[in-house]
Amino acid sequence: MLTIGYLAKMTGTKVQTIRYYEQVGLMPEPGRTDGGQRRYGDAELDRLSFIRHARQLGFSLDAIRELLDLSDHPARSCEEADAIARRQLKQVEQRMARLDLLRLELERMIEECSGGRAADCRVLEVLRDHSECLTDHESIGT
Amino acid sequence: MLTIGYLAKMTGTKVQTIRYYEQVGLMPEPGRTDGGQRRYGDAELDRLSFIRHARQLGFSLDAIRELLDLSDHPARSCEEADAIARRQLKQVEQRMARLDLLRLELERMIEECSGGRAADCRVLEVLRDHSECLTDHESIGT
DNA sequence: GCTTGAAGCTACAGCAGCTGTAGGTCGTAT
DNA sequence: ATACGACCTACAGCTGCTGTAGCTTCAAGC
Repeated sequence: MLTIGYLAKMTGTKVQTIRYYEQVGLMPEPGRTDGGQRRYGDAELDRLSFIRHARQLGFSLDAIRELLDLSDHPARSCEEADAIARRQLKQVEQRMARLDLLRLELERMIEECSGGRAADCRVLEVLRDHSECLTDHESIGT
Repeated sequence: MLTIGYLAKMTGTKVQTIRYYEQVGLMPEPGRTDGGQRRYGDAELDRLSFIRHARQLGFSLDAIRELLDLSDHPARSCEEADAIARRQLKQVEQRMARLDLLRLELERMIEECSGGRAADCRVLEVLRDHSECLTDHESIGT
């Protein structure tokens, strides 16, 4: 029987985060000792590892919920998992494309910085004058 | 005299967001009509454009506060603005490097997907088995 | 059996950076 | 005078945790 602290240590998760996952339904309600402390089995450790790995790959908790659901029903088609992963990949690619634009503009800004007074600073000037910029009106996706 | 709605439209910002910026001290408290509605001048429109552009470049509100402060004091050195921009650039580069790792792993996962039953799904399997993965234990920086 | 200290418990507030809602008021065109 | 869109305040909610306060439980050592 594993304590919450052991699961935390094994997966690099904070204890509170595990309780949070339970609260939002990603982790099951585990058994308890007479004193009310959570005790887990190996299945829960695996499940938590799965969740953490997926989080590291940038999957949202909702996406992970779907993936866990698929994982719990091995007879079902793999297509859905594939679709979720492809969606995630597309998002990653979009973020990278946006970041690349930002990188270019930041580099341009910095390169042109005269190092003089703020009045002549290209960094500030570029920010002030939107017209010479590459980016559109969308907010940056994190 | 410009209404809050006009500023919103001109800068692609939600009205509530402008009020939020005022609340957190990025935008000044503007004058009001007798009825209590906000009225702005051109300076505020410029300031808001500056903020939005910086947000699009991924600057945090705190960084923008610093940049605005520099912009308000044109006689000061440009070095600080340059440092802030360089910091931002470094963050962007780090995010891109991480995203690139994620992209590779996602591509690998998807490529190996058999298209069969979930039981054989590589996507799920890779998530289950952390040992074959490229990423470390840090959480993905957004 | 008793003590101690680490680890666990609940409940709740807070982070960034907004966004949405409810329930009301203002401004202006007709 | 009225209608209606734009505005107002106040507050809750989003994602995904993280931190705190104040308490209880567990396990090891004596």
